[in-house]
Amino acid sequence: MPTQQRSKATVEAILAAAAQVFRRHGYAATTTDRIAQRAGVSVGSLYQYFPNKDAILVTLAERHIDAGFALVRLLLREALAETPPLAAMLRRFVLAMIVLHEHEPELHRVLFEEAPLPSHVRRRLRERENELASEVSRLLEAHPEACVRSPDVTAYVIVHTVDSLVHSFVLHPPKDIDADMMTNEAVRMLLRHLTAEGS
Amino acid sequence: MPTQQRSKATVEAILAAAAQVFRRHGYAATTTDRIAQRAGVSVGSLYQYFPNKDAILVTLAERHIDAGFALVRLLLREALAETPPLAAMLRRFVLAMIVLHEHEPELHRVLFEEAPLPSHVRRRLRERENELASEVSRLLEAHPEACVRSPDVTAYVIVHTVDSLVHSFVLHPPKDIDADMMTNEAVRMLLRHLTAEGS
DNA sequence: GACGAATGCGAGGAATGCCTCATATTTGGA
DNA sequence: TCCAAATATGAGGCATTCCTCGCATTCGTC
Repeated sequence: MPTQQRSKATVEAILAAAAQVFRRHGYAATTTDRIAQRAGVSVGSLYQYFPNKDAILVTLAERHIDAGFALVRLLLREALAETPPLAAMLRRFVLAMIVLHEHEPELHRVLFEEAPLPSHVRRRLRERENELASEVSRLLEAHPEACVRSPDVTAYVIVHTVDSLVHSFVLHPPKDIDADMMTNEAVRMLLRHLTAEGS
Repeated sequence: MPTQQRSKATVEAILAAAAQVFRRHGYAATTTDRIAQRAGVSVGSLYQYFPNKDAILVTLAERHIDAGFALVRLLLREALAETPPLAAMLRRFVLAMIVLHEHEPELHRVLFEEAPLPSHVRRRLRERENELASEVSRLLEAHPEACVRSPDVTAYVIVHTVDSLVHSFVLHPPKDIDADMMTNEAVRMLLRHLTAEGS
């Protein structure tokens, strides 16, 4: 619907403002009027481009999801081409996930922990995770060091372990444990699991 | 405030109804009127015992948290007394977490993924997790088979790995992977990590 | 510069849901 | 039995927020 340059700018302004307001005030306290005000446009304009408040949330979430997974997938593709040592690969994967979560963590928290994302968005998120798991699975089958019985299950466990570990760690950082320690520990654990004899 | 038997029953009825309504309709679509109706009491009675809608949510969440962690802690105490083989212990731990999450999963999802739990409740949840991690840490130090460099970090990783893995698995079960496969995989991974030489 | 299409405006209608309060009923003890 | 305290009731006030709609402004084009 937005064809002129001006209207695209409006849409972007609305999304940027929405990101700020959601981040600062949480889901419930975010009103369309506030978003419009912060964006420097009127509510009318907002409703020209988004049918309702949740549509803005959904757009933000989908962008976040897609950008994030695109990044990680890119990284995996590189890994598949280069075939670096398994340890290095795992470390890169964990670090990528950390970068992903450290980008706008508070917005991330509101989007994925607090807001009532409609089920199709949650489904999309899970689909992306599963795609990622598939790629990891292929990577495991191809890698000479890796030695796994059922790559699918192993890949699922790896992806979800890293994802949720990093998620917890970045969004609710425990004192006494820094990112390096956590990364090392996780990498060591995964490495041992992937290279153990007899599986 | 509730002193007579009758009022205690009212409070319980409200909580039970709230659990049902939150589970069925999600956080946003849950109204105090609906809760009262379902509980078979009037809104006025509801507001006699809870200052607002979120207070009901908080009570439910705290009960859920406390009951859950009490169960797992009990299990850990047993383990500490008996000192069973590490593999058996890990398996029991994972299974306990699954049981925990399989009890009212949809309510669990609404409470912890969708509802805007006030920060003190989230903090309490993290505190409980950390307490759990401490106990696991002590358990690791005491267990003859376990061989870990920094029990605190390892315990943190174990607790969060299992918790979030099970959380994802139970709340969003992937097809192609059943609970047994997941459990086995997780237990194997943790076991290798804990018993590997040189750490 | 003039005209139609695209975009922007913002006061206010409409709906919703939280919560109060004046009143009614029940309970337990004296 | 009777009374004061405890408990229960539910219509409706109040505040909030979502969203519409009629009109103003700007843009691109001829």
